[in-house]
Amino acid sequence: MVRTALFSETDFIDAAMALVAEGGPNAATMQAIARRVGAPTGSIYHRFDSRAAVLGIAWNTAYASFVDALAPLLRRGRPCEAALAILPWSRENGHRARFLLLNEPVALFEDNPPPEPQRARLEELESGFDEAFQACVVACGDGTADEERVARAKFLIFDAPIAILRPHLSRGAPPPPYVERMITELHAGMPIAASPAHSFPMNRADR
Amino acid sequence: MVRTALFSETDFIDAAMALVAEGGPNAATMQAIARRVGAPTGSIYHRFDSRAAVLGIAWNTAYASFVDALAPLLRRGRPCEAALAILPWSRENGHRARFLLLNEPVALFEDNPPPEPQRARLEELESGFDEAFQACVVACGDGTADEERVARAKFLIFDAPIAILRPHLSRGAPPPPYVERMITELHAGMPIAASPAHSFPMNRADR
DNA sequence: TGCCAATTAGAATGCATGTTTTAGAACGTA
DNA sequence: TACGTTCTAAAACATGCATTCTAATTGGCA
Repeated sequence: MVRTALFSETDFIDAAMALVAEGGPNAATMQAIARRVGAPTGSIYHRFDSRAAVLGIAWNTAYASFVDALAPLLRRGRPCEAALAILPWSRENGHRARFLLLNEPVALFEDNPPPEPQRARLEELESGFDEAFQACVVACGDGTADEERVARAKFLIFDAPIAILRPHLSRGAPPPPYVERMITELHAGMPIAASPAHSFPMNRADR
Repeated sequence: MVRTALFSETDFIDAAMALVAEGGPNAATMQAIARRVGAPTGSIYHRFDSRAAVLGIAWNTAYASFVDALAPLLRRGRPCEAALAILPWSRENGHRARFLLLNEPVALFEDNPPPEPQRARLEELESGFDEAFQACVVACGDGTADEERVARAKFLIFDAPIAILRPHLSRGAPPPPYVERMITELHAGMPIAASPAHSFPMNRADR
């Protein structure tokens, strides 16, 4: 190496994440990323093969951080704690959280799927996380993990907390305290293993 | 009128909805819409001002149908029934449902906001629906509609059912029966008006 | 000191796509 | 039957963006 680099790889990754977090996937044009860093667009291509690679690496970075925060709790069979752990994680990971939780990978990558190394890395992360998740489902039930059980767990641990969090993430505002209350109450009222009472035909009316 | 039209306005609207439902927002290019209908792209511009107008009208159409299905139940103060009504509605409105429920308007319209007439129409629909929603929140509580109450109701009536439905909408498969069970149980276990037990500091542990 | 690979710098290229234009066909009416 | 308006048809245009190219700069090392 003979010339000292003015910009680092993570400069570009962070800029891409911030742009997507603030303005959606197609706000992160190569020119916008470069402009945010203060570099020419050509410099991005010295470090990354393509835009898809930049976004892929950004996604894997954010996802790995998310997995680190939740997987240990899942492995210990603590669904409610895992769901609640999303709150401090997103508080401590501003742009990362908005990038990861506000965007669906399918919308981000459908037009330009990330190249092989990133694909493989993501699959690795996902299978590791799924292992932890399955362990949690089994631990919380009678040992089985049928389709309904898995769907309930996914909802309780990921989809519901994220849905509750979404309006505040969108506004870029810190989540108010009642968010924690909602998640706690949700898990208390609707366990992963359906309570026997609800296995019978509906005998209760909300009217 | 002197020449009979080969294609109708709704042909193009439906094609746009189907394309977005199947492949996300940027699958609905003007050429793709035209190709699906079997018309030249120019014909679209005879009926609509722009791509934004096409998507705007499509959105308003789907949203109006959704409002028709849910608003009456909300006005009568039936949150659980309203949440459950999303299921038959989405079953009966294949492309419409996937178009409306699988896409966030912000992602669909951020780059090209729909022109004035569609904007105004949407605002009209939204304010009417919000009125019904607020009535429901008030009816289900002690007469107040504070921020937390509203957030809980939004989650219970819209976000949670849609999150539960999402995987099946994405696959294009009919939702299995346990989806109905999950929504019913969710509303039973976590009412809009927080149960007094949960107003106290957490006294229960999930561990 | 002078060389050279790594890096910056920014213009050039090519492609996808929304929109416009121009030409021609259809059909009710006079 | 000829006209005028509405529509089809397809090519042309404009723009934004990812990617590539060419040149200039830097600073450790022979």
